[in-house]
Amino acid sequence: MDTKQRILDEALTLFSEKGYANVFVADIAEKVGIKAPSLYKHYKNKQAIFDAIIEEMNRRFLEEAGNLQINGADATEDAEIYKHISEEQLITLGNNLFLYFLHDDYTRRFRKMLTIEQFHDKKLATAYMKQYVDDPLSYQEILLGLMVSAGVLQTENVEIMTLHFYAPIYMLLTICDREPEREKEALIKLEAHIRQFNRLYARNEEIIQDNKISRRKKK
Amino acid sequence: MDTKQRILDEALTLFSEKGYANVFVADIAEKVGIKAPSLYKHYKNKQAIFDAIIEEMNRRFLEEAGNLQINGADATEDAEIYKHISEEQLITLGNNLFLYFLHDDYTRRFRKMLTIEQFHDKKLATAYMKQYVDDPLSYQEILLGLMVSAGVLQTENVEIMTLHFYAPIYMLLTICDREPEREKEALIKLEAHIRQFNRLYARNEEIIQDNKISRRKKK
DNA sequence: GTCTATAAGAAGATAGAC
DNA sequence: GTCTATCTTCTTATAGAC
Repeated sequence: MDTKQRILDEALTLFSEKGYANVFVADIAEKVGIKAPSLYKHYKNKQAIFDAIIEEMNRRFLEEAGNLQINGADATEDAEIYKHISEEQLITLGNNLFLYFLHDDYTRRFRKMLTIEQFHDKKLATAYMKQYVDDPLSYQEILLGLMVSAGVLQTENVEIMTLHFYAPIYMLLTICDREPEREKEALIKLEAHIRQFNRLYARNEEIIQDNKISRRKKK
Repeated sequence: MDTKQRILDEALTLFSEKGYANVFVADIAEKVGIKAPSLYKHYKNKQAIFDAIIEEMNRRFLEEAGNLQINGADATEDAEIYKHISEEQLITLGNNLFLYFLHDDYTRRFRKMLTIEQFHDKKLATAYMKQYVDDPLSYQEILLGLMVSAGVLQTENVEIMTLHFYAPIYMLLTICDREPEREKEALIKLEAHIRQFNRLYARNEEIIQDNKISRRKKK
């Protein structure tokens, strides 16, 4: 990786940990292994480093959105798949989403930085909302909508169903960002959440059957 | 309000808007209507102002937790009430919780400040989690648990049911904190969420009846 | 492109009069 | 308790040699 890119990378790490104002140009330079003045050969000033990070973020988000659109379009064509989706596959979907957001290094640092800096600049708040709230909801609404069309799930309001699927995942994510030692607890709750979600929204006949089975077990 | 308290109040407002590092002692002084050096007669330094805010926050949170315990205990005694709770009352419960968190001035500023500063100090992250995640979940688990005991709601896992009730509220709250212009949209979704929650978790016989009714309507 | 030396300025904090 | 004047320190950024 060239110096110009390494500066962005180290700066993102530091900004995500301490916030823009608490990171000094000398800190970034030290991490890169150069002295502060050398850094000005690559970027005009500290703000330009921050702007470059945001620009790169926007570029990556656009790419990702493009991929999702493609997947979404594909998914519409392959609707057959969603007729036979199982509870286990739904759990896998939720787990993958959760662990990607939590562990992908780039995503994680961006999210933390946006969390810290969102009140300084309205655009950052909007970017945060788009990336971690609105886009995931839109994407999942497509998937869950297909499962409704396929007769796997049942609801009169797919938008709220999607909120019921994603809001607990989002909440568990905000817990793990702040208290990483609670990840194990979060994963257990995540699975319990999705199993219960599936019971609640599975086709009615199946709910009743499930309830009868589980009641029989208890007695 | 005396000067010492006004300093805390104005400082909290500024910290919640810009973050600690971006607020200068002179800014706080100006809001209070004095010059920066005068401020040092009331607090040893800038950090002492921040610490006093956190101390006050902890005091208020403890008070509030005490009140909740009392209400929780009362609720256990008056379990009769929860046998007859209606969907409209559940909506009122959710709405009150949401609007209190969103509009109570003190709560709102604290939450924003903790959001910005949580990665600087682990204790702040923990305080945020306790106040806006763990404590609301505990309290609501008591209430919803009572409704299950009373036979109004039905579930095999009250903890996850509570997550299903609160996580969407929490998510809508984080939206409104960052994009206040979306409050109206959030309130509509909040109501739709609680109605659907009630349909999903209401006693089984009622779900089935509701579904029949709504299907009849559609045709 | 990297360095050392240094300028320029910002922000926290103190001294001492009133 | 509040003010003006000032000190001190820290941080960004530039100049200019290599």
